[in-house]
Amino acid sequence: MPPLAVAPVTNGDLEQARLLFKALADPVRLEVVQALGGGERCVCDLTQGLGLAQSRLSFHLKVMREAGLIEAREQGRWVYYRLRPAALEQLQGWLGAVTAGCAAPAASCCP
Amino acid sequence: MPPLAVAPVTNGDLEQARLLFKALADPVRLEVVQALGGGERCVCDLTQGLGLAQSRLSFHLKVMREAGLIEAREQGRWVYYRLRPAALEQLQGWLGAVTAGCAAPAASCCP
DNA sequence: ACCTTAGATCAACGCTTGTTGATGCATCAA
DNA sequence: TTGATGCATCAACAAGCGTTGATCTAAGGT
Repeated sequence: MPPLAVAPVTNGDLEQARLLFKALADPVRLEVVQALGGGERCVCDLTQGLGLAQSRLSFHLKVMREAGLIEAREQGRWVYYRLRPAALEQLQGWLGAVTAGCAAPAASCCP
Repeated sequence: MPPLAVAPVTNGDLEQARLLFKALADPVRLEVVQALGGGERCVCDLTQGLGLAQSRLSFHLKVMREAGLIEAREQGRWVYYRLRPAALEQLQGWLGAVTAGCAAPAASCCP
């Protein structure tokens, strides 16, 4: 087989994308993302709004933060979280690039 | 807090998106997706091209198939896999919708 | 100075996922 | 029919992930 496909992204990019996808692959985190899709929110707001135990939410926020999906802003006693549009756009871009060529006919593999 | 955000998608859609994101949250599967981004491929082709044990690849293909990310076409002895563009586009759409409103200022939560 | 509240962190447990090697089932060639 | 090949599946194990309740720190209010 010829080089499966010229990698459209570096290994680092791919790993970054993997972290972002993983950060999105959980029901709690997906709900948080939807909530943040309406704008910045503080943690206490999310806790109540989604009906989650505090440490549970905190755990998921950390996963998302470390993946670069969201970022925090501290203000006195409270912490506000918001989505990082750059991250979402990166994924959209990658998905678009992959979709672009996926309709090619099968490379005939074996005799 | 007012209803965190009017859900832009149903619960079923969200669960479907979660499965797709999960199917993308693994290094092996991400490489497979990139390979299929170049067009349809048969399993033997992917096995060699990515240097994976046969049962390992088969496991990941199953995860992706059950998530609706890829689909198979059997031809005699061989099985060809390809991406399902509809799945990729669904994710792009969801990401776009979420990105759209995420720049809203913080809803002041607590006094 | 004391008490309360927001949020992060930790340890322990249980569940889910991924890996490996073996086995099973078709398909094709001889 | 026999043998080889492509792929799916299984059982067993290992590793990673999410939940819970407890503890810790910092910021405010009194």
